[in-house]
Amino acid sequence: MIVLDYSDTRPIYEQIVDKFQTYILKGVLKPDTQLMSVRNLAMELSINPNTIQKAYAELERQGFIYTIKGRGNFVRYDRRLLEIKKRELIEKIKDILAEAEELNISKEELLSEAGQKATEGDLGND
Amino acid sequence: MIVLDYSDTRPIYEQIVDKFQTYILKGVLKPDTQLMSVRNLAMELSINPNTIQKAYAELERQGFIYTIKGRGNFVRYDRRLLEIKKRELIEKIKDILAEAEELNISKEELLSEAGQKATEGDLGND
Amino acid sequence: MIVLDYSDTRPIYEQIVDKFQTYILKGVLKPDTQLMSVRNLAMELSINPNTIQKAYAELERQGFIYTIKGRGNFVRYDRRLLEIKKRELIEKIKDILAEAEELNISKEELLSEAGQKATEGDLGND
Amino acid sequence: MIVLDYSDTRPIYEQIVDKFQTYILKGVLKPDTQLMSVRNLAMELSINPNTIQKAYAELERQGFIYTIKGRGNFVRYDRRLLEIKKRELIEKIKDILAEAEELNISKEELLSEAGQKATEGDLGND
DNA sequence: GTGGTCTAGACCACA
DNA sequence: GTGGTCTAGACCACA
Repeated sequence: MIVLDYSDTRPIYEQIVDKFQTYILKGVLKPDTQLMSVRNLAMELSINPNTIQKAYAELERQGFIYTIKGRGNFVRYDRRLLEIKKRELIEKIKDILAEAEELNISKEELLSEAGQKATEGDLGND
Repeated sequence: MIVLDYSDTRPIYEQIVDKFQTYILKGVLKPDTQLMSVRNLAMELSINPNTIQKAYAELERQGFIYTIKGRGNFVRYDRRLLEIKKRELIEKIKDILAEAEELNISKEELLSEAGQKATEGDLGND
Repeated sequence: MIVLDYSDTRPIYEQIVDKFQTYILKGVLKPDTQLMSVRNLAMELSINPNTIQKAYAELERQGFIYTIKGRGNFVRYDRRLLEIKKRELIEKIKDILAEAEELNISKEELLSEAGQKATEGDLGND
Repeated sequence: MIVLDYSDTRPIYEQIVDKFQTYILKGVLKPDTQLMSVRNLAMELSINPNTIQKAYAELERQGFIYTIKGRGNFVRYDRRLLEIKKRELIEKIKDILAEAEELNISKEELLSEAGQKATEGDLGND
């Protein structure tokens, strides 16, 4: 379910946070489902438990999961999370457009090229 | 001309690289203009010369400047650099759109909201 | 495994880069093998960790290794690297031949003399 | 007659040494011809006189020119210089072949590819 | 433990 | 003066 990409420059814990965010937002992980324990997931991914711990802590901070001491971590689905995520994505695009504008790159051209390619399905992740 | 943001999580040398990239791409720094010397810029920014050295080395590697030992660093403007930058921005937007798609967020809505806000000018932080 | 030559005019970090390139291309270092840590190699060679850091960063940039923060550096073998190296060697020979041509030195004679001697095995310094 | 290439990574004085070596070996500069004065050549090339000084000193050390104090620098052509140059070029090729051998790159293939391309006249200098 | 950044300061080649 | 390398050592994020 979780596959790490070591050629990705992002830290491992961040990749894990991202994966869980997506699964929760998409509904693949249903509300109140229990997540794998820190120890088990660490073993499965062959990484340091501290890394999973850090990822779960971050997910809890963001409101994606809740922790019950001694029992484990559970999905806390909240419709507002999707809205927040959407806002984030919009902000990111705005930042990119602002940068383009500063370099006198046509915003329309940029968006149309990005949109076209995106639709064609070659949305590679570097 | 260069202002460091210590609250920025990015390393100092990277901020410097970014600033010069922008100035060169925008044409604020004309081709063959000499950059401030490593030592002088370090003094002006109150940071260590090694940090400037690292930034300049990176800029040279990326083709934004050329270095003549014993003389200094000079702007090497190359139209292709702007094209490369544009490609990068497009890729970034594509990645964001891909993420949106995975979460079933409407691409059109995303782009229109980002575009509108961007036009209204409430973008820049930095 | 790595021996520094202080009489060599090339910088230390470059010698280290070269050695690793060769070991990786020859297959002495297998893909996904972990390299010695920055600190340990620095201690073994009695040089500063920053110098190893610089060498490893360059190797990563060139695609010979990949780095996982907090874990270490690993060999990323890629058949294309050998092809690139071959191209480089060919280019160097071409440059030499061009220089010979300009001085009206017979190319054939040059190559045959170089080839003979090379076969006789009186080549290696280093 | 002398054109500096700032995109060349070699130091300026070395480029100058190379140019003079070639002109002298080719006979473009005849024996006992006087070279431009340090000061004049420096002005013509818009570089520091120290640089010309260093280049001339190196040429004298190698036996390509001789200096008469108060009068100037003069070409000292010596047939043996061409032979020495040839030896140098052979040594360089031998080193490259040795490197190729270590990487199990076929020497014959390398030489034939370098030779072919060289003959076709696309002997670019990087 | 492991890599990445940064400082303070020295020394060298080159111009 | 100008860039390039290197040391000694600190501090941080990540695993």
